[in-house]
Amino acid sequence: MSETAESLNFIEHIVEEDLQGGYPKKALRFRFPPEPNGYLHIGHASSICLNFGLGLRYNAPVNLRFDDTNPIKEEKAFVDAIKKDIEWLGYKWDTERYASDYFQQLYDWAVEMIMDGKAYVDSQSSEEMASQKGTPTEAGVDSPYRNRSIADNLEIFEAMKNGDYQEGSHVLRAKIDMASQNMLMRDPIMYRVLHKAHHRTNTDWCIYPMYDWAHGESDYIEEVSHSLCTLEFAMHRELYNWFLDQVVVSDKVRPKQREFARRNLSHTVVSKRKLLQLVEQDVVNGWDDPRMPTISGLRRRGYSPAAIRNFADTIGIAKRENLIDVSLLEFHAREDLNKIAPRVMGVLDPVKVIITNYPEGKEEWLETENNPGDELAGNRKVPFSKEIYIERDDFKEEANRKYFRLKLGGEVRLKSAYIIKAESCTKDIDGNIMEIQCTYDPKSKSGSGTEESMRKVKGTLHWVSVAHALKAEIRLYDRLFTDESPDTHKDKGFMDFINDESLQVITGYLEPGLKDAKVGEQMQFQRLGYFCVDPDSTNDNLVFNRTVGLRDTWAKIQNK
RNA sequence: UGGCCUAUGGUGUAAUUGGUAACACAGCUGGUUUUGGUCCAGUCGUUCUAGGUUCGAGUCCUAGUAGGCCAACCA
Repeated sequence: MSETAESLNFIEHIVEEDLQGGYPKKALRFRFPPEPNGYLHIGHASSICLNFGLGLRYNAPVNLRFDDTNPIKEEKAFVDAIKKDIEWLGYKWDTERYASDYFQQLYDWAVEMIMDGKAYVDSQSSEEMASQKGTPTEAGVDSPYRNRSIADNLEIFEAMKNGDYQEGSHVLRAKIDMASQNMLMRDPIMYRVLHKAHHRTNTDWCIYPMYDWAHGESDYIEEVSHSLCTLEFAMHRELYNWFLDQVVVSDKVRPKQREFARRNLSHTVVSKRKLLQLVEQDVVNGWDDPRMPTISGLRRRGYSPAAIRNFADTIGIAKRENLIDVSLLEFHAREDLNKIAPRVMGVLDPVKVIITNYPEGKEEWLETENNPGDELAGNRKVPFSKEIYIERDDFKEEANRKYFRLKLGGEVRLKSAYIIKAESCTKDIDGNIMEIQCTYDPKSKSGSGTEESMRKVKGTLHWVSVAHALKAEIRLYDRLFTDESPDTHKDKGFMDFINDESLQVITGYLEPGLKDAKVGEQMQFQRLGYFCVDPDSTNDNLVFNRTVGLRDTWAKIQNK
């Protein structure tokens, strides 16, 4: 059937092998299991695309399950933000689940385990338990409570649940093997006492299950066939399977955990804990700051869902260490925006041009295309007059042939307008150019069909009529960190590499049609880059974010 | 020093499971262009090391080397 030799990642190979081994396709089910204690970031996007992509490929359901077993850090607000991000990325979950939905079932199973002699209440301090844990090369020793009677265990565990004990006084532990090579198998904690309201169960519970106990059993309850997580959980697999062994019945799907490498993005950090630190220490203005590698940050920055999905697809899924250059993400932003973003003109670093032979007070509305690569995008009109702004970079008094922008005595085309020639310029006492005097060729009007309008001129500049220009706040972003891998240094922390110049706010002069641009609207400022309207934007103060600059070959030439 | 995982161009990921090492990005050279954008064409460069099995090894075997992970009442 699949004639196209499409390449599969190793997770897809595992699923294919299971299918070939007789695993019923109908039984396939996946899940995306975020903890609602922060915002989703670009690393999660990879996991989302993997799990939901698998769902799409095999026409299998994908659950959204909030792993909400720790009320200390989790909040409803994060649940809402996570749902919004997944929907925005374009995915639909089958059912919305919460690990907290299973607290009763988990509790009942735990009671059964106690009765089977597979779990016990330990009443030591965490320090004591840690000291008994041993090291990777030395076995641990048994807790003095390890052989507490079943009756006592049952009684104390129930009292723990009922809130009769203080936090830290008791825990429920699985009775496995204190000498295991795998530290996680040395009688792991299943429950701790926590007198804290939960965002869903409120104060119903005074004990909360630990990740290892809750996660696999939740997969089992939901009949998830393939439970995919990141590499740091590889050692947890043995425990995952052990816990499943305690509860599985033969006729139900037994989930299978497999691990893949988290994706690292250059010049940023991809860790909720570290991103939280940036937010709390006001390095950025919140989780959705356009410099953040969060889904919400990228959205506000102007990235499209397709760009992020294509990026995730391109970087793939594997098991080795990786550091993906952020320029690849930027490539995908440009690739998608190039197709969908209408072109407009805006000058961000203006210098005034006076067209000396253009009639005083005259104004023309010139026709220009919205997207040269898309005929369906249509045209619009932009006003032209005697005084215009061009980019300061686009003029030099003298320059060599490689510089095909405006220079004294030279000609350029003003995009969709006329060919002009620089005659002279005036400067302030410091030598800064204040104004450029040009003449224009009245017969060279773009689209007029005249011989003069067809003339080949090497350079074409964007411009804005001074009288009609719309002032706007422009936010230019740069990488948040100066180091490509800020959190992998032995001697320094990631906070030592913060880029102080990651945000630059300037005033730009835009074509007047942009007055009605809506929040979130994306566009290309011709010759400059892709921009979008920030949520901070108001009628009185338009605010634009630069998503990403255009590829800049000229900058490369200059650097040589 | 115990266990687990990984090693393919500058980066990321593939390789019909033992049969021509490919794709994308980046780089470089041209062409087109009223965006130094887009688009088009061409080009550069790779299987950690050493042995072994085989007609044939990125893939299998042996021994190394390097990197990551593992001892929270976090997930």
